[in-house]
Amino acid sequence: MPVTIYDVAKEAGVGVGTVSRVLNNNPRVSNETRQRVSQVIERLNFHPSPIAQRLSLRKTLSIGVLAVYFTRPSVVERLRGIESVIADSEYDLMVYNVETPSRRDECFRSTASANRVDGLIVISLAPADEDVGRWASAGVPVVLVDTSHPTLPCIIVDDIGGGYSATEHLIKLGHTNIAFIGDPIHTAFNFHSSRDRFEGMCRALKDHNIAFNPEYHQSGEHGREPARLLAHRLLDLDDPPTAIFAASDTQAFGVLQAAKERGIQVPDELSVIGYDDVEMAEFLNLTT
Amino acid sequence: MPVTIYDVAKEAGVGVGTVSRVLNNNPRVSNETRQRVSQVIERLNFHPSPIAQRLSLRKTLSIGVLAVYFTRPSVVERLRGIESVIADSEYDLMVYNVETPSRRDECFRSTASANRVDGLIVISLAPADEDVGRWASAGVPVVLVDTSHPTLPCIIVDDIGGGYSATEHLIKLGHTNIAFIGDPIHTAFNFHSSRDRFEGMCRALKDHNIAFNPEYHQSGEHGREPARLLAHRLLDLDDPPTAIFAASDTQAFGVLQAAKERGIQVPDELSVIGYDDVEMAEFLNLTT
DNA sequence: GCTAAACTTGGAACCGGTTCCACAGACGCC
DNA sequence: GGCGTCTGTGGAACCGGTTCCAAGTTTAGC
Repeated sequence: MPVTIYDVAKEAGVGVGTVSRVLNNNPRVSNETRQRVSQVIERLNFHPSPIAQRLSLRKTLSIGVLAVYFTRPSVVERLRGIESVIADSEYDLMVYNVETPSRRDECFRSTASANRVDGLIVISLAPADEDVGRWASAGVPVVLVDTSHPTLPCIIVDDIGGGYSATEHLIKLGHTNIAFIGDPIHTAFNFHSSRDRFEGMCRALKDHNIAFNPEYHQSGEHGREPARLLAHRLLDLDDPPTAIFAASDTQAFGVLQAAKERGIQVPDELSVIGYDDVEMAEFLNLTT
Repeated sequence: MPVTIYDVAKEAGVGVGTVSRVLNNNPRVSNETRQRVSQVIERLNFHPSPIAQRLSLRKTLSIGVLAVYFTRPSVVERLRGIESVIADSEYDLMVYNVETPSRRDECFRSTASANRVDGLIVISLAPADEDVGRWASAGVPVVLVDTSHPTLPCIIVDDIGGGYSATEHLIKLGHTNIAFIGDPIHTAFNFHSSRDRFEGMCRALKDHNIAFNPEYHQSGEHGREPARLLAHRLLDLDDPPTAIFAASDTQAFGVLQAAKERGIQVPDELSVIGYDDVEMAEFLNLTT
């Protein structure tokens, strides 16, 4: 049987309130009593039950993180940041990975009941007004990362600006035939980063009076292999692009692979630029 | 104020026991009552407090995962496997990342108190007898992955066999000057995978009557960059190896980088073999 | 020496569920 | 009609902490 606060109280000859005060460093305990109780705690190897504390304090002492595809490099890095902060606190980290819309809905719903998590971080998933309303009425504070909502605090990446910079870089290199490879316009989770990066690209082209050839816009499922096939499609065109902007490094790797398969030298014969700066990008000398 | 089971009981004109039985699909409730209670639950949007349930059931309904360097590709994949199983259950997943020995000790200790987690999965970290004893006396079931202990169930990789196979592959290609790049013998967490893979290599060499040149054993901090430097050191030898076995794909990438920097063609002039089969290995045509 | 204030302490109530026990009423059987 | 059994239900006790209130003790002030 595990040791409870009552066992400690009886053993030390004090009340449970006193033991609790010792545990919480409440100053309203005499030094003598504190010491005696501390010794008993030590001797019995007593550890207060986190669950009982949580019920009593009406806090869960845990933070939930809701991530999509948490194996993707960019998400892993974010998890690492979150974990490192939580590790230094008294909170626990609960991770929910989402790979399907139904799982997302389930997670959105289950985190919106009181006493589930004290706070929630949502990565890359766009919540609906309905979800936000549920969190609000359950009193769960939510922070969005990489996605936004008018009533919630959020940390977002300036994808339009990034797409603009990437494109401008290619333009400065002298390119005018610039193609784009990104995610599908409509993804299961309404990701908009790819779309926004493309939007930034269009603005840069427009600002430099470069017409965009609609054939140069290719989109497909996220991943290296789909991007490889799309790159081949681009390079098969009568008037192939001289530069390709990929909406993610993973996709840029697919482009590099296609170029290699065709014996096209990068960057001499084809410029490739990615997005995200994942760890492998440096290794592959990928501009990103 | 959140809705409790008492609110539901009062509103439905029944006792709390009955509401609890409805919630848990206990058959000892008449259909009529069940329906009435269900309607009230629906109308008040009642969700039972997980914390109160946990205290009452004396279960935490959560599984802890203790991982080292959880950003490493091999660990990420394991987390994904664990998460996918837990997602289909009523359990929550709590993640603890370890990057320092003190954090490890803290995690070992804190998970060993009752009512913290119902079960624990430890990845790559070797627990001491003392830790195992604490878990046992707290009644916490533990499963080890990629590490072992005589009294605990564990899932381990046959690193010696893998090292043997890798080396045999190189031998069959005709190599006799085979070098090894791995982690330091003594790491902060006593990782033995690198050491065991080397052990497998030695056995393979011995079985094929190939003498091992001690200069061909290089070890350093885990990572691409340290491995790159070690590879240069090997290639600077008077009698450089014709094949290099890296204890991980990450380190193999460093070898590939060094070869590229020297204009050495892989695999024509130098054979490189990695370990782990991380996603990028296929992309880089790395044998692994 | 008396009173008020400050300091300690014990313990009941509470957090919100689950479960066991007691009991009422329906039912079956002879 | 009497008795045993079964079904459905209410509610107290319990899980293991925290906190508030009351009360006892000490200290300070005059």
